[in-house]
Amino acid sequence: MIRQEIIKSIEKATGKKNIRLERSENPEHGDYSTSIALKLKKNPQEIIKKLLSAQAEKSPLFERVEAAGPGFINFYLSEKYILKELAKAQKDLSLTNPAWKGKKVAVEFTDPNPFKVFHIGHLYTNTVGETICRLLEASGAKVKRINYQGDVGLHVAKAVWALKLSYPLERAYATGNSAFETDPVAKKEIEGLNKKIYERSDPAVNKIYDRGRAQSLAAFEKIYKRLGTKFDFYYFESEIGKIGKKIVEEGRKKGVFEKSEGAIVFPGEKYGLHKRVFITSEGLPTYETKELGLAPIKYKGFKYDLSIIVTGSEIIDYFKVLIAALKKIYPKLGQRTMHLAHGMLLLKSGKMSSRKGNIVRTEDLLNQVKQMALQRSKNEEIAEKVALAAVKYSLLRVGLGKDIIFDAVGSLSLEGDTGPYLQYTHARFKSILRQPGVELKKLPASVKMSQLERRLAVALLRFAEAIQDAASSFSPNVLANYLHNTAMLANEFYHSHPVTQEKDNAKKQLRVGLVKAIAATLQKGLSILGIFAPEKM
RNA sequence: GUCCCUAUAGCUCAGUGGAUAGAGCGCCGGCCUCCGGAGCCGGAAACAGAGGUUCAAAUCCUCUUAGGGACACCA
Repeated sequence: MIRQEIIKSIEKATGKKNIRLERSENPEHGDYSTSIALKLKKNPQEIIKKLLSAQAEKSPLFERVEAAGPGFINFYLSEKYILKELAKAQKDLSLTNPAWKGKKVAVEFTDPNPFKVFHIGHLYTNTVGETICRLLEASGAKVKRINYQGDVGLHVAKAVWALKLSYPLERAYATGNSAFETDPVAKKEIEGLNKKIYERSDPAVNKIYDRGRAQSLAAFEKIYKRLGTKFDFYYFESEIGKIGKKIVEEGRKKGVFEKSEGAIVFPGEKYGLHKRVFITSEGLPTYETKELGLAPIKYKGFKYDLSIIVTGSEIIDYFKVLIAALKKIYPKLGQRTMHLAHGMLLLKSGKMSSRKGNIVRTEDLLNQVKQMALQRSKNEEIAEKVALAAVKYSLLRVGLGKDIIFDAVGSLSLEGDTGPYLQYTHARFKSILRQPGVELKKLPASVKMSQLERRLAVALLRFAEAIQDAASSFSPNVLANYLHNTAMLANEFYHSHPVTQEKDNAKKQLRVGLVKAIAATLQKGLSILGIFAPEKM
């Protein structure tokens, strides 16, 4: 990585560690810059002198290093070095990062509830989770994907209640839910069903339940396939609940949990959090207990160094309590567990809720965007890939902390800062490579580059840094933004630097090399975002 | 009421304490005898407010305002 090399050379020259190196926004400020001289209150010239004298004579890293502004040091990479690195990148785009190499990471995400709709909130969690997995895998980690599904609980009882009255599965939960809220008789029945389902005590109920569950899981599986996620482990609350309950009961003996008003609670207020119920006065485990029980089971299946759980931000506080409790019971697992929250997907009409009936189903959204794509491409398969790209990218380009507002489902664009723009850019550069006479024989060791060619080359070489930054901060948007910026530069290059017509052989070879690197970078970068880059579209 | 998150252009978003705050959509004006116009070039347009820390603040701290979320038997 270029950044690493520069940092090393500054560390040598200053004797300081943890140097901060910035990439320059303005080309006049070089390719990279540092304010280390300001921080150390040293004369930048001294540092520069040491830096340059340590530099290798043959193929030097820097063309020049200058002091500028109030005390910045700006680094201008040498063309020779850029060309050398560009040649390396042609062969190998490997991005392994020592921080992640060989690390085992369990990522739990998606977590839809059987019997309920797979809505765009699940889609968001799935998209983020899958990208986190791919980012870490690209960095050298061993990743296992985990899906934890709530196949017991009140929501299930509501659905089964409606299924008993022969409502179709798609409408069962909503029907049961409104009956629960408006009809006291139904409410009683549903509560009774809930217990029966936990205990599996009624064969007739079991039959309805089992069929509905299987049907629901099969429908989810179809969606995962469409989205491109394959889970390694599936866990179900019906299995984990009991284990969690046992853990809580044992924890109670150790004083981790307390009895309060008939329920068993974790006294979060002792840790600056709030009190939460882990086992209800009915003796049923809550979500907290189910998640608590899952930790050791996950570990049994995969000895992780880090366990990430991806969910929406509305349950941040639950996880604070949960992780605090986990640390009390299994300190090692608690230390290794991390909750990664993303913002909520809001419609212009407000928060999605099955009660209000303004849930957007994932399939409906994808199909609608696909229809838009079909107006341009006619090819089914491509339209599907374009639709997925548009939807996924729109979710990934935004920082994780913020809510995303979908003002109207059909408002997703296929132009501008979008997934299809990146796909298009990739396809168009691929098409250059199909032109007669376009072939990379050897990248010249030295050639005069235009300013744009230089900027583009440096941007392409920064790919590994973008992956590293995105992975270390668990921020897919860092990679998405990098790809967009690079694609913009690439398109600018496309319009001003023809390849086939270039007469000068060295220049032509440089351009072919750039074209290949653009296509490879976009293809690889998009694949980490879970987006397929077609050759033609 | 308590805790957490958010506030950047008309709209949707970028912006690891650093130099002239970047994009997309929308709006206005250009570009197809030339490798793919899902594209390119140009234009107008923004850091919620007030203090503070710092050589340097959209970024850190405090307060105010506005929006969202969570606050024990749902997840």
